[in-house]
Amino acid sequence: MAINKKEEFEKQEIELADFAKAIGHPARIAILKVLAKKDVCICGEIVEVLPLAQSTVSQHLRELLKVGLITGAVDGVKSCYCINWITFKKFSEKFNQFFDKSKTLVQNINCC
Amino acid sequence: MAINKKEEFEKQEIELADFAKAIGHPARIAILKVLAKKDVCICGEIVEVLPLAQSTVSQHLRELLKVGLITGAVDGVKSCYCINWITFKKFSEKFNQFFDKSKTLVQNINCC
DNA sequence: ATTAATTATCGTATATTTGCGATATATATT
DNA sequence: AATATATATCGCAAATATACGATAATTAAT
Repeated sequence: MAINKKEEFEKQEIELADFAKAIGHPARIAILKVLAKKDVCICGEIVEVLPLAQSTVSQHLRELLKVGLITGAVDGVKSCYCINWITFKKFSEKFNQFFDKSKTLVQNINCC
Repeated sequence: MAINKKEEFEKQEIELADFAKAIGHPARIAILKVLAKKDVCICGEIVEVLPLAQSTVSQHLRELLKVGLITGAVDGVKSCYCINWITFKKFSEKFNQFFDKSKTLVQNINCC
């Protein structure tokens, strides 16, 4: 049991879900928040503002990298990260495309 | 080890993460998609379009209910569900508020 | 009151995620 | 070359999520 049925869904659905999953953790939200605050890359300093061990933060960074929400580059002994706004926009558009009714409708016209 | 450090984060961060997590699964995206297609509640018929067992679909529905992305009501022997556009809009706004730079910036001006 | 139909919940197995310490890797400095 | 510093990776334990079958609960129809 508990075989992964992920591939049974549509590609678009999986893609959108993967994005959402990537930002579906407070630590990763916090990381993105820190990166979004500045317009330039952040080299180091990310670990310090999070209540997590260095290795754990590194793991979260890797997950954000995986879906392309951030980019990373090595600068000497430090690693620099910054938000990839392009991917971010793509996600935002995908999201709105799926659920574009949320813009116009402000009230449920349903039975429940 | 592996104690949950969720509560160490800001309330806003947790809230946003919970929303994202809720839509962070293709099955739940698919459910929302089905509900978004129609303007009225859907009573039954959700299980049929998903490649999952009835009990699993029920679990996913419960998670969407938990964060308020859908509403549910019993109608006779059937259960009706529909999207809660209000919550949906709230999530969308929260998301854009956090990362509102993604609208204006289309290119990274960073080092990486 | 029984029966049928639909959905929810429970129990359980497996998969994945989270988190840490220890260690490896890479670069800068001495 | 040796050392210091910063980050990544590995290995592991615990927590959470996923998925199902079995069963309970609820309502409609007979």
